Amino acid sequence: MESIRIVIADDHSLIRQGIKSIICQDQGMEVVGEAADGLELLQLLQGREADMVIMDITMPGMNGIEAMGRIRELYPDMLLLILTMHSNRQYFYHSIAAGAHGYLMKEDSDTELLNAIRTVCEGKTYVSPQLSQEVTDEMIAAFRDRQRVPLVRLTEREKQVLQMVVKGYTSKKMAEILCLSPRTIDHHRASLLKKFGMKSTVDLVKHVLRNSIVVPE
Amino acid sequence: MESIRIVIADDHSLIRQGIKSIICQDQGMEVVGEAADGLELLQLLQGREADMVIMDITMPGMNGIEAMGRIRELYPDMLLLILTMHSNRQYFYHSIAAGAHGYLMKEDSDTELLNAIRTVCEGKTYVSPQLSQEVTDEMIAAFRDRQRVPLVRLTEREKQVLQMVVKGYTSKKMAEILCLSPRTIDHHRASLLKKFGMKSTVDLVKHVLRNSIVVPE
DNA sequence: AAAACAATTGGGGGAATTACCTATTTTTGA
DNA sequence: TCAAAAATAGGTAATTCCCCCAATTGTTTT
Repeated sequence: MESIRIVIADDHSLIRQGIKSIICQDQGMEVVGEAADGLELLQLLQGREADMVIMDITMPGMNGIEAMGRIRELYPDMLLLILTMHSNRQYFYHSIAAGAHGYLMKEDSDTELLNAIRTVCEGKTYVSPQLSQEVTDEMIAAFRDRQRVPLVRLTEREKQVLQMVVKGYTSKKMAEILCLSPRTIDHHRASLLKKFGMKSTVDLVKHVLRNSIVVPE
Repeated sequence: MESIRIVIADDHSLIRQGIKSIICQDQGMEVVGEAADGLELLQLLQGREADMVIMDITMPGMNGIEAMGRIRELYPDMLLLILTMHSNRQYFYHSIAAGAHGYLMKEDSDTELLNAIRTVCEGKTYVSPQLSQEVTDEMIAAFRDRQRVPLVRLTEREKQVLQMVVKGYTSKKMAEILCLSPRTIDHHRASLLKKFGMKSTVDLVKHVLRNSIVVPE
């Protein structure tokens, strides 16, 4: 059982020291390098063999998100753990999209850091409980918002047409399917726009999809 | 400062006893009634004054989700805390949709119960950390699935135009904003349709939204 | 029974989008 | 440095979308 070789990237040397001292307490892991920004980190990785990078998002020069992208290309097996003070969910989403395996907050406890490292090493994803809570809260808020959308009463034809509009059909195609004049379809489409208070088909489709008024497929 | 009056609904008397004993340890809250199913709970609420209901989802007769719906109608200010052994996310989503203010797991610690009660009383939403983690993991999985969508490389202009197409702008409006000829906008729109293999704007918008290629708003 | 209303069916016209061309200038990558 | 790609823009035709309006049918209200 070899120990986990970790590289730390953070523009504050104090933070790097802190992380190092916590990691050193555990026999199963060691710090094999330090960098102050993304570019330095990439240079460091060329020389050293490492299993995991613990990095901040906001760094001068090349930021963490960009550096992660490069690392994913050059070393696909590298484990990436974000350790940041940003509870901003956008940062989190971007990190996940960029391929992060874990997202930890600097406010989290020391044991959480060791937890996160071990979890990520097992191939699982680690998310700071704090942020996890926020993501859930955001989901709940979106869920409740949906319940509040004013109810619009649609006729049978309008429902049929709306379904097909969302599928991307043209009025002509719908007219063929329903054996009607394209003009009739146009009328129903106009009604739909008016009833939902939308000014274009794009807005209509976005609205009904976001509010689950029609189910895609 | 009056104490929080709580009614417990669970079909297992043992669970009810457990909840009661935990709540009794806190001076700020008291149990003012117990019920073994949804119907019993509704009858109970007619007589007693209460601030909060702590209830399970699966109960004989009327289940928790249904009971919650009725309670929301009859007593809109009643606080609803779900305490269940189900980590199933569907139960969670249904509970939130039915108007639950908190969702706690029976596996959570005693102090979590007291935490949850206090959090809900403050008007906030409480979600069991365990479940919160699951919801986040599910979101990450969905996020990563989306990343698997074949990568389409867009130019800067195309990104700008796509952003505005999703906003529902017409080519003319986009041309004004970007100080370009509408023809140029049309060209970029055609490129976008071709690159993504879509045949209409509606399909394009659906595709990029579903796959988070652009972020709405 | 007459009036009012909603749903469905259409037409005409103008604006917007798409398709299929061409062409110049600038930027970028190998 | 040389070729490819991107950004710019024009032309034309076909299609599609969005707005005005009107006729028909059935239901509900007065």
